[in-house]
Amino acid sequence: MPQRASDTPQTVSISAVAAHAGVSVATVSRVLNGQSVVKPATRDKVMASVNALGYRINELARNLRTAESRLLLTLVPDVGNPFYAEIVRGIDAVAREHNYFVLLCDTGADSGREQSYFELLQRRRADGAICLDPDTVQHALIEASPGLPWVACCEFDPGVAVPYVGIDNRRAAYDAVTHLLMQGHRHVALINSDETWLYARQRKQGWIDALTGRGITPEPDWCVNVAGLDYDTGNRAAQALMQRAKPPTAIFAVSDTLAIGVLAGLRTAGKRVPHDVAVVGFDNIALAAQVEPALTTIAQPMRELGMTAARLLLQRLAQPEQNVPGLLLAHQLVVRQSSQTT
Amino acid sequence: MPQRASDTPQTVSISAVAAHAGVSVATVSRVLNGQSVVKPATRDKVMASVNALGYRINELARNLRTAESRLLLTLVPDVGNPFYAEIVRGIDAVAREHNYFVLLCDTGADSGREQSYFELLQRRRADGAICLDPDTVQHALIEASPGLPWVACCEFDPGVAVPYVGIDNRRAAYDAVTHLLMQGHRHVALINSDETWLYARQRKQGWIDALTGRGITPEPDWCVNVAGLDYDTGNRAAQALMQRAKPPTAIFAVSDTLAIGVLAGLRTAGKRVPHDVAVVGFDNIALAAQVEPALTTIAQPMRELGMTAARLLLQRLAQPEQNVPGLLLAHQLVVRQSSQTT
DNA sequence: ATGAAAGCGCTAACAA
DNA sequence: TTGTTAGCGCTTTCAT
Repeated sequence: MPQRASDTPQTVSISAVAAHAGVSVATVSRVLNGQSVVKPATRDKVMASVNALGYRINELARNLRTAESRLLLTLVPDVGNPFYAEIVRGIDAVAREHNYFVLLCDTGADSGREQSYFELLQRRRADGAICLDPDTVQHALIEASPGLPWVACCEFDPGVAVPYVGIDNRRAAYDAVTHLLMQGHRHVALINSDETWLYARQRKQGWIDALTGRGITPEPDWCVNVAGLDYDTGNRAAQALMQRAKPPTAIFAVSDTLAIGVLAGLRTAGKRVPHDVAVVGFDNIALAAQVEPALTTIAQPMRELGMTAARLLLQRLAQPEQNVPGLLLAHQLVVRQSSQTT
Repeated sequence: MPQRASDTPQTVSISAVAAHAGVSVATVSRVLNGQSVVKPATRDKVMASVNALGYRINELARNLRTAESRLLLTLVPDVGNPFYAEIVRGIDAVAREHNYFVLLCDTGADSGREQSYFELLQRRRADGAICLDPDTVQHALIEASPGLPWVACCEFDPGVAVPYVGIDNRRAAYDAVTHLLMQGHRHVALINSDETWLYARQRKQGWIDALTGRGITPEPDWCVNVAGLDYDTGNRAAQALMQRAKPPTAIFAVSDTLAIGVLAGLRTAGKRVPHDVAVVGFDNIALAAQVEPALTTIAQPMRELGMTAARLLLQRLAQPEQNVPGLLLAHQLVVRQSSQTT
């Protein structure tokens, strides 16, 4: 005969409350779930027993019965990056509003880890997922397990049948580089991330379009691809760039964290910003306004991106059949000192 | 008669696998849980059926049966702060190693929210919790619901029977301020957070001890208390400090994020660091080495703090009766340009 | 307005 | 080595 699986001091169950209140478990359940059919007097009696016994609902049992975990999986390449951190907060805000909790998973943009976290969906530990990983990884997900309830945020392939929210990356990069060109720069370097990311390919295209649109042909070595987005990576990339025979007079980095590292790297290389080299970043994290010189950047509506992604997912969970559209939010160029030659 | 609670396309259950393989559910369960009693041939047969049917275990059911959620609650005042972000990563690493997931909750250091998240423990949605919130909040927790399985990280009251890990804050602050005094400073201001935090009170004590130890009596207005830890708060506090009749020649801020804001604020006030004002922070977040000038700070072993907290919690879950000790990890002064007068 | 009872899908004691 | 079976604690249908 089975016994208690846990050796926790005995926990009060719904039937204990029912016995104490002299009603059935069904009635207790109704009170607990706020069903209006219960007679006020009965409700009071039940609540009195709940308090007397210190009863707490066991959500493990409820979850099994209702077949939902009320957990939303969020797959993030790097939670330490302030950009992603802010998006996660947006997701969290909406999730909480709807009585969901967020299970945050740091994938390191690794396809294997991503895949293993996705298992959580199939094992019913999470009801749905929001994926911020490279579109290449997303493709693998769809191949391996189609039909799972998830949405894409920031990174997505419009050609794939997964709801998404993001910005127009090509256009945003175009705006950033054009701003630099209007300051008189002709040699604008691009510090880009790994091009397994769709956003990297799109921003590169924007950079190319802006340059060629002004009659400048970008040399292949004007573009540097780096492996991560941390400060130090940007720092080293900038120093390497400055040691070339023909160093650029302006640098566009595809992330503020990189750009802030670039500022440090230029300092080490003895370059003054913006006098010797202008710098533009991407994202507009809180720190961008605090560094010296303050960083010109493309503002992404991070919180909104997260909130929208969460809403799309909840919508998908509520109406699995209904087609959910892709959404693009507006970006904005924020000009600060790091790019002002005048 | 009850029906399926969810309208999900029918999901394959363990009994379907059992039927398909021609064995009992118990045998399937044994295979799934890697029990060695099963005959290899049987195991293969079962696995073949698992694959054929695309079966995935339903962890909702397992959780109910085994009476555990395998979720660890982590209560953080501000996930956006890089200091906490790094600790959370440490927690996450250990949790994953032991097949737990982390449920991250941003409390904003608010007692009410903290309390409501704590409910998750009583409702069995989480097996244990790690709390990084003010010791004042922790006290409230103990009053309201004693006996719950949790541990304290960074912030704790040694007098309370909850396992904890942290550093010697008084000593660390003492070291930081002493370093400043050895550079010849006599008027060292303290930018402190709200003193509902034990660490704030302890660091203040370290600041006082260092000053008085060198024959300096700190004036009350040398200490400024601020409400948050974000960059902008530090920025404004520094500017306010500089507008006084007798501005300090050195500033000790109890967090790197504040200190980085201070650097920006001093710049705005036309002060050069470290020439006019020296600055020391606390935590040694990644950014501290990248700002201009690079920030002198107290390094906390953030990742270790998180990992240790997680281990303490797991230990407590494994052996609820056993007394778990409080632990202090070592800090370290990291001297960079922001405090080097020479 | 309330109760009786059937499971949700799994684990584990016990029997064979 | 394997099968039978009793629950884990809850929600919900159906009957009253």
